[in-house]
Amino acid sequence: MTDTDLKTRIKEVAVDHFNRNGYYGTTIRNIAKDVQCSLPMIYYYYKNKKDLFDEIIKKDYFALLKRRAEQLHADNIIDFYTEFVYELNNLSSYDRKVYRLGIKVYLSFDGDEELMEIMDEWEKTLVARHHQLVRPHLQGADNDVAVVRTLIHLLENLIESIVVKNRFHSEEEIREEIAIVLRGC
Amino acid sequence: MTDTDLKTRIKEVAVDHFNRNGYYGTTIRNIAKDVQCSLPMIYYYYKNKKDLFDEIIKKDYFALLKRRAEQLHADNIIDFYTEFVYELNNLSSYDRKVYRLGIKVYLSFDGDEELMEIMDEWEKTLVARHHQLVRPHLQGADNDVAVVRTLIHLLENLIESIVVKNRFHSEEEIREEIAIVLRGC
DNA sequence: GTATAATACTAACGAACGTTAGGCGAAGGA
DNA sequence: TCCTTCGCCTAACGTTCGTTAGTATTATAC
Repeated sequence: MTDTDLKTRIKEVAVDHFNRNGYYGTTIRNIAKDVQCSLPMIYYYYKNKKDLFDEIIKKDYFALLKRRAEQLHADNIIDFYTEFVYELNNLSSYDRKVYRLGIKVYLSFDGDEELMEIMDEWEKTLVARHHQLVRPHLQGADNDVAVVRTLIHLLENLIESIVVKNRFHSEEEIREEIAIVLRGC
Repeated sequence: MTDTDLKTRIKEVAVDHFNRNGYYGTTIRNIAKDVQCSLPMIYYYYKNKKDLFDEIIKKDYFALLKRRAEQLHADNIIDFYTEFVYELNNLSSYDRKVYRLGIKVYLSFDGDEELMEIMDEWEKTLVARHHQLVRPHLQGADNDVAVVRTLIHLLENLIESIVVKNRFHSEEEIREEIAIVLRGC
């Protein structure tokens, strides 16, 4: 096993533990036990516990968000959002845990102020992007701002249901709900 | 200060700490410090840490949900849900923290399996109640099941935004969004 | 072959944790 | 008046925590 291999395995186990027990409920000892390595090896690859947690959010979580944003390619707006949500069902086990941990931090249920601020910044750019995407399809509607707001609320809750509560939603279900909000299109 | 007074103060501080730092991040010592009482006093009123946490969820959280469900009285369906969500802005500081902690458990970000099961039971009765309330107003619609589902997703996310993320939503904002989903009414 | 760096370990540090033993003073009924 | 109960405390129990000092093993470079 190479060094990077062990470093990756440590992070995989850490994501699992942080998810299950939170930052304070996770111990370096338990991570080491599950990785089947000695305790100081974790300090060999990561400065400390906080550094390990932060790297998961700052690197892996945002890399996942960016990767997902890039691989979209539907031209119809309802198809676009349907695919965006439905593809969450096919997330790898690791990605799903990273996503879940990210949402936990986004809701300030874990992590610190610094991470929260990064999340807020991302959210702002995301809301702006949704407006750009949807509003051209809602020309003439007097409540277009409210529609985008409603859509974002729906999307957030669908994402949470799949990623956090681990529930399955079929493609038709998702499309139906998005179509209800975007009925004007 | 009477005995019940101290017991209440302990729980108030505990709610605050559990909210801010989670179950494992909260220590009996820090609670005692904020309450300005000695450490064993907490064991005088509560069996142990888990007992204190469980009582907040089992008693206070569900009492809050029931209280909110009872005091509703709008006859128009859109007014009804608008009021239901908007009134969250006027929650007392303590109730808001209890609600937030409840949502944290509901999303299995804290607490244990037992509490989660109680939450799941409540959710089932809630979903059934929403169907009963909304479907009479959607007679003839072929997608009534999807509309109720969409409405629940919207409500959940609005509640989360107010209670968890501590954001303000005006009555008009809320009414606008609910009306978009219930456009058929 | 020998020095250097990277990878891994055992063992321990001090601090903080949940919890409890045991005692103190005031209040109230006998 | 004595004795029990209640509300409250100081002090400590044993355990676990994050973290590090110090050392062994291996691979690479010269």
